[in-house]
Amino acid sequence: MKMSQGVEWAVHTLLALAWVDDGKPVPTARLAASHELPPAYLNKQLQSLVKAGLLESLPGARGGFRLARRAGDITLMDVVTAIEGPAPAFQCTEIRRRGMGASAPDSCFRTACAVNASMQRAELAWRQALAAQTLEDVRAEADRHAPAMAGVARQAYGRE
Amino acid sequence: MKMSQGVEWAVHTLLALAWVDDGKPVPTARLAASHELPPAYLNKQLQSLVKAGLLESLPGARGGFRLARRAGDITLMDVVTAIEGPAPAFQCTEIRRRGMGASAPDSCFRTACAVNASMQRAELAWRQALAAQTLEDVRAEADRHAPAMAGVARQAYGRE
DNA sequence: GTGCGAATACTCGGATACCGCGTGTCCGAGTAAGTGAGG
DNA sequence: CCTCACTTACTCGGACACGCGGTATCCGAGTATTCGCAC
Repeated sequence: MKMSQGVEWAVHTLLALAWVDDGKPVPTARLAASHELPPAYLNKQLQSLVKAGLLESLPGARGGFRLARRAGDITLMDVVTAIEGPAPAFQCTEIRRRGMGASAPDSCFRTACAVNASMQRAELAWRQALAAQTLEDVRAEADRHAPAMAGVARQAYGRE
Repeated sequence: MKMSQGVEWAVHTLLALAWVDDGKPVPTARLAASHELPPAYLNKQLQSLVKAGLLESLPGARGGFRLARRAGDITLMDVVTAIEGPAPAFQCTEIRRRGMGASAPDSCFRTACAVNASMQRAELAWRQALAAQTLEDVRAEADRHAPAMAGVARQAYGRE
């Protein structure tokens, strides 16, 4: 039950791009340097964000990545799904049917597995909590506690 | 972000033990056979449940495992924590301090990382949803939809 | 018949291999910018 | 001076190794049962 490291990188990178805000793309090398991350691996993660429609990539010289939507339209759920994939954390393998379950009447399996249902309810709460928080919200909280960071980010990307 | 298979095994095994209910222990071999699971590996998982105080183990002949508490006092959160460990799924590595963060004033880092805070909020919702559901609740839901399973379980363990 | 002791069979518990997936890296395809010559 | 084609340098994108944690297994320590024997 460990979340991929890429999620943390992705959110921080998206946050930095939200701080820059202008339409100009930022190349992987700068994004990686701004958090001391391995550039090639960060690039791999960013490609997942492009496929998910969170980032736009511009090839060629002066290319790079920029937000594909407004920060308010990107939820943390979007980011987690983009990196981790859409599969639920708890995967029911229907072991209730195996072993002693094989000798139980079919009527026992008309409805979904109760164990799975309980776990999915909890997971739904998690997903809803993630979907309720946008990148804009995260930015607002960061700006409230550390208003200097937005300027630091813009400076790191040569914007001012 | 994939949960260990052992969680599913643990919940189903605890549920089966809740159906048996009498104080007599059930050995690993029977518990494994009742769901067609590898006995040795299931044993490993059950040991985690013993350490967490959810199960009692009785060594020697006619030994085995039995619930250490009432089913109503065992939450799904307890089970997940026992198998997966207490570490949070999202682990903040404070990458905000690295790279461009190093040139930011210390005042930026007085409060917790906003990214981490958001992820932890979502995770808390998940944990609360897990803690709100007890093994007794799962059993009640299973009995409602498949009332025959309790008897099947008792029979599988030679209880009647 | 009864009590005792040793042999026995069964169980948990931790130590030991295996393997898939996340982690990390590299190089090639493609594009925009820059440059120089020609009109 | 302006236009255009070529060169150049830079960027993304996917293909290629590595390492660690979950998966799976085995064997030894310990105990209740059981059997046999002596009284």
